[in-house]
Amino acid sequence: MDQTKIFSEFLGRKGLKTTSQRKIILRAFLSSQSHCSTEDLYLKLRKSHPKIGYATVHRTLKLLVECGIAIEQHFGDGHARFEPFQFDRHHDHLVCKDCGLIIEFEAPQIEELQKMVAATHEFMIKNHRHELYGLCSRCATK
Amino acid sequence: MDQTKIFSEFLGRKGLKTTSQRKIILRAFLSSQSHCSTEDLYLKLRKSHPKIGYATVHRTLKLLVECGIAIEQHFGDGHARFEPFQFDRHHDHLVCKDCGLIIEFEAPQIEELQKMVAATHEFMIKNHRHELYGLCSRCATK
DNA sequence: ATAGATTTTGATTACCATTATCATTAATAT
DNA sequence: ATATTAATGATAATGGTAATCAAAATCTAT
Ligand SMILES: [Mn+2]
Ligand SMILES: [Mn+2]
Ligand SMILES: [Zn+2]
Ligand SMILES: [Zn+2]
Repeated sequence: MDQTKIFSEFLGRKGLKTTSQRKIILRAFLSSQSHCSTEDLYLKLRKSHPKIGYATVHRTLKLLVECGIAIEQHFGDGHARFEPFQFDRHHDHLVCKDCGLIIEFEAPQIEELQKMVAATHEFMIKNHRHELYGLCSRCATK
Repeated sequence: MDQTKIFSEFLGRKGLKTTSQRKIILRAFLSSQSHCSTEDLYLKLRKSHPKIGYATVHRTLKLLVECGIAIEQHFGDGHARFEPFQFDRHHDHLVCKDCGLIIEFEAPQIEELQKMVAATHEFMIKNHRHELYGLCSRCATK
């Protein structure tokens, strides 16, 4: 099932309305590069849909998170960032403190060890954050 | 070398002054329970030293981070939290979303795998965050 | 010890991302 | 088509953090 349908069904279930803005924002989010902030998306949309307000972009991104289409990330710069959620994959991030480059990595062994840590503490994990901050290869050598 | 000395030498090196407030705040920080927010420490200090202002507590905690006595953590509730830095140990955190309990864990194997991930991407790690969010055993069973 | 230079303090304000407000507009059900 | 309910977008409120600034404290050089 595609995300447009997931979103409209989610809205229907909650008694919310499928508006043109919501459809436009979803489309823009999915076609934007990942890890975009609310402002990134707002500015991008502004070119083609200058009537859409910042608040609507913000609220719609929150809805996308709520229905599982997007996930929210925080990389320490004070701006929430959003990326499409992939239910069949999971990745964490390397964040360059110099140029802001974000590299994604998958480390199944770490995920397994995480589960063991939680089990040791009888802790039920709902989600996690694992971010490595430092310098990307380009910034480290210049 | 004890932390009082580390702090005063740091202040001296930077041309900053060793004030009574800074000494008091350092002592209170070290004797407070870990993961305290600026407000936690401010309210605690208020009882014994009601003249010390919030801004001074905030600025001093930043200085403690700068000189390596404290590290700053963010567990998603919008309040920066501080804990003593232990140069010979490192731990990450389990955070209960229900009661706020913070459990510390050490996982050397994860740390090693982290280094391998970074090496794969020619990335130079400066620091990292690894937090598992969910329910502690008490909250999971009630 | 004293005076002058520099920094700190503490009250207050500014900042800024996020969230709430509310009158107007739009979507849905009948 | 109309009534009902929610959404929109401009704007204001919120709240943790950080900046401002006059008064006070510290430090240095005598
Ligand atoms: Mn990502
Ligand atoms: Mn800790
Ligand atoms: Zn870089
Ligand atoms: Zn709990």
